[in-house]
Amino acid sequence: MATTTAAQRRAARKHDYDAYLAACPSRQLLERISNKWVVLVLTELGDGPARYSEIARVVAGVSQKMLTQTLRNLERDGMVHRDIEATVPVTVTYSLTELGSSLLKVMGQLKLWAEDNMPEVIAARGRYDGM
Amino acid sequence: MATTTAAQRRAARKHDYDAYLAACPSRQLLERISNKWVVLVLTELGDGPARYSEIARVVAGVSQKMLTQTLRNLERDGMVHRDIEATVPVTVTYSLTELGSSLLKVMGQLKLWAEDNMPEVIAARGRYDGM
DNA sequence: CAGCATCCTGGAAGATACTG
DNA sequence: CAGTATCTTCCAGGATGCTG
Repeated sequence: MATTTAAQRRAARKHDYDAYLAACPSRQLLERISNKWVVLVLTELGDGPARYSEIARVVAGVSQKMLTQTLRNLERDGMVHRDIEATVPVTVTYSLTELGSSLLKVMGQLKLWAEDNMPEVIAARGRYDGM
Repeated sequence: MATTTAAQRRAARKHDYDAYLAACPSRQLLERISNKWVVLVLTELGDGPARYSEIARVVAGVSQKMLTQTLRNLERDGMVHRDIEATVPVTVTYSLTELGSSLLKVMGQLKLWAEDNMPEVIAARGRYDGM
């Protein structure tokens, strides 16, 4: 039997979306989620619901603007739930939705991968730069 | 027994790196790899070795500059191997290294996740915007 | 506390032209 | 073919100040 090409395999997929295509919505979604703040915020929320200030503390170096923007986008895209308690001052708690949890399964691995493979990457850089 | 906090769990990990910290090298690595071009190039190379122009064709919309830059960074970080054949004109073939393959296991899922969950995200946006 | 509004800058990224 | 070099634009993202 003939070897299938990558293009054929893609065409055979059940998806209607293909992130290889610049105009495909999934390409924009990929752009959205392949972002360090998304990885870090999602990972933090994976440890359980957290308040705005807690997230800001754990995800060191994030500005309010970026944190709010990331949170809003994640909420809009259905990955994060925002719960507002009408205390004084207000208490806002963020948590993962089902969709967010499924994304975290992938994203969380990305953070772990970076941490686990740092030594190998450093070694590779040494080799590359020393040539 | 007491509930462990997220901070305690992190401290108990065997890693020397923690991407939550802004200054940690793994944070920079995370920034590097959480990038749409990295996802797309790595995924394409997952289908087997490919030449520069093949990658450029499959990954629609990437400029030479971005493609070269992405490829160089991936090579330097030990995820991609660059093979130059001294034909005229030269033939350059890129392929995944072991490290690159292990990263692809995570990254590839990211592209698939975006394609698979696009309908859900669109629905969530409709809900959010209609409020 | 959990934001929003505004201003501003560095660097990511596109366009274009050239080459071994 | 597989880049490099240069110019330019654009906006992500930081800083700052204010508020329900």
